[in-house]
Amino acid sequence: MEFLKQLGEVAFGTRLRLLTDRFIQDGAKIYQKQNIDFEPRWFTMFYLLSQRSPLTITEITAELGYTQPAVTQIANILVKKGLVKVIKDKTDTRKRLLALSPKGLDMISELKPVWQGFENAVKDLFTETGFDMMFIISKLENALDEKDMYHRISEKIKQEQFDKIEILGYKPEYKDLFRDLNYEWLNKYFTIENEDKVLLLNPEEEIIAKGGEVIFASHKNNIVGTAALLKYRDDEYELAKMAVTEKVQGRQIGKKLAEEIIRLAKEKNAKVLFLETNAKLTAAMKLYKKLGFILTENHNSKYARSTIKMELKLN
Amino acid sequence: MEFLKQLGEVAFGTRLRLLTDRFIQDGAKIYQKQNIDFEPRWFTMFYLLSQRSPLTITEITAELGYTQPAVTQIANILVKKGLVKVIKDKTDTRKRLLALSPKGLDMISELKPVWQGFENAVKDLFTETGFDMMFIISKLENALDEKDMYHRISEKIKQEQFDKIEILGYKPEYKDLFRDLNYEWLNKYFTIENEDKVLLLNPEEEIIAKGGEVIFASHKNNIVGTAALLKYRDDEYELAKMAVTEKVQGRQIGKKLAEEIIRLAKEKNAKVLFLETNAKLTAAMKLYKKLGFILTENHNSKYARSTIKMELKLN
DNA sequence: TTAATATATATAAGCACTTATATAAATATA
DNA sequence: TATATTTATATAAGTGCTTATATATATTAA
Repeated sequence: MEFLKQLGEVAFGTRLRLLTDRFIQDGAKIYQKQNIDFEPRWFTMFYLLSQRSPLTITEITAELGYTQPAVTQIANILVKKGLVKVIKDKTDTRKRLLALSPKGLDMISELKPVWQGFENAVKDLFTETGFDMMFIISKLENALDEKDMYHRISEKIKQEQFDKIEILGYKPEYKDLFRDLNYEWLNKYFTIENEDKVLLLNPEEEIIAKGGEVIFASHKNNIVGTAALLKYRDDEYELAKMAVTEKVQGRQIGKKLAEEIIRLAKEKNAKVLFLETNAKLTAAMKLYKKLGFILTENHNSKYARSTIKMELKLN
Repeated sequence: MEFLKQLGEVAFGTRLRLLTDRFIQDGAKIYQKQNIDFEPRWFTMFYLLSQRSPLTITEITAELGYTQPAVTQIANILVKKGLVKVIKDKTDTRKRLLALSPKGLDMISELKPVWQGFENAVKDLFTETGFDMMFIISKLENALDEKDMYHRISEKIKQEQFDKIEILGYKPEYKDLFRDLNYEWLNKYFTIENEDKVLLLNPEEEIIAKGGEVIFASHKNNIVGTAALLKYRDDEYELAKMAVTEKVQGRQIGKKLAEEIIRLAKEKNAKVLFLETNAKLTAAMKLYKKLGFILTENHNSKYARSTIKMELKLN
């Protein structure tokens, strides 16, 4: 067990399981020792029926946190043991109404001391350790009700991946990647126009020399995305040629690239950053809106594919 | 789930189980979503081997808290999946030395982000709820290591039963019970002597009228035990005729009876309370010692069965 | 050096759940 | 009023452990 303790939070689930086992298995031993033909897993259902009855399988399922087949199984065992009786519902013949049988009712007085003993032992354990575990477990349940582990972990992984993306400045050896990454999406959704070729084949002359920038996103030492900042006028720049290779899409790489382009535009004292896109690129549109770009009046574009123009005011 | 919450401490085990399930099942979904062929239950073993290897099945079992067959099963799966390789130990051919295979080593980099995400999510959850759950679970584990639930519950039940035993004074309608309860153990271990009959058939004349007492223990409205205080001299009394019916033995009823006899003796200003018994009645001997009775020099007794005399000084 | 005992692992069967699916009856809809 | 949908329960199969036991090898004791 030393190893599990060293592991810390990653092994929390495992340790929780081991703790649960210790609680439940010891419960079984107690009934055996007291010579009572009863098992821990029957408890919640049996107790529920002692408090409120008759109840249908479905009603019991709603209370106990088990699945319906589990409730059916336990109910069948209790019926077989003669502790629970079944009454057919008259108005709805599908329903089985369950209630404690006379034998079951008799058993309560035998069981009560065990339950009381268990309760007292658990209370003592909590006093001994100095924690109000009932409160703590409720808190954990509520937190998981609000957001389950799946979503918590997913978010964390996304965050990690986002943090791991590095933004790099232009280097001559990336020149071909700038072209290839853009050709990938242009070929997929549209066609490559002449205006594209001018920029994509000559980024050094056509973009950087004219006061713009070309940046890249690196993930695990691979260049997986790119974007360009084009100078249009002294205080007006364009975000263009943004591309993320398909297999790493959905990891916020586009966001990171766009944020860097905005930062660079501000650095150059741009007042306006605009972009052109097509309405069918919904994921891109969503990102631009999130970053604060708003639609502007229609425009004349160099590109056939361009249907939408958006801009972001910088100050 | 409302019902489970109302139940409080008795349902702690059940709620712990449900909580564990939520942790483990969400873990499985994450691997699936990330397209990694891995399961939560492989984690501890896989991680252990990534830290320390090669290890035998037995060594792994010692670290993980699983049983040996569980470790064998998981190991077999990992071998089948090609993540773990087996090396035969040369000096002991029974041993299977396990280590990560090249494929397993490769997988680590894929798995690490998931583990990191899990760890961060769990840490966040604990921060959010405001409890240092790693510390709390350690405390609970330690408490259960010291004394497990079985012993905790047993003790509580014993205590409850002890508390529920009522001591009653003599009533004429109990006269036959006084005789029968004593005949039960006399017949079992010895034989009934004449001296016994004198007292057991005439408690009112032979015990109470002479300044002694006869008391009874009642459990669930049944008389299950008895004991007598016999006046021997003005300041010397005898504890005798103590009997507890067999099927409720082991519930401290004898102790409760003896304590009451001691109290009565003190009330009568006795200086010494003695008793006679037989060395083969080990349970009784143990009780007397616990109550403070000490062995005295040998003696002449009215009873053939008496081999031992003990006394308790009162003040 | 042989027999008894201990150790390492495997196998079998069981348990307490789960998910997926089937079946039958009740209810809603066209 | 027939048909589709929903609801209540049952059944089947799978999972991830457990306990009990078997088997093979190693170690210890006679």
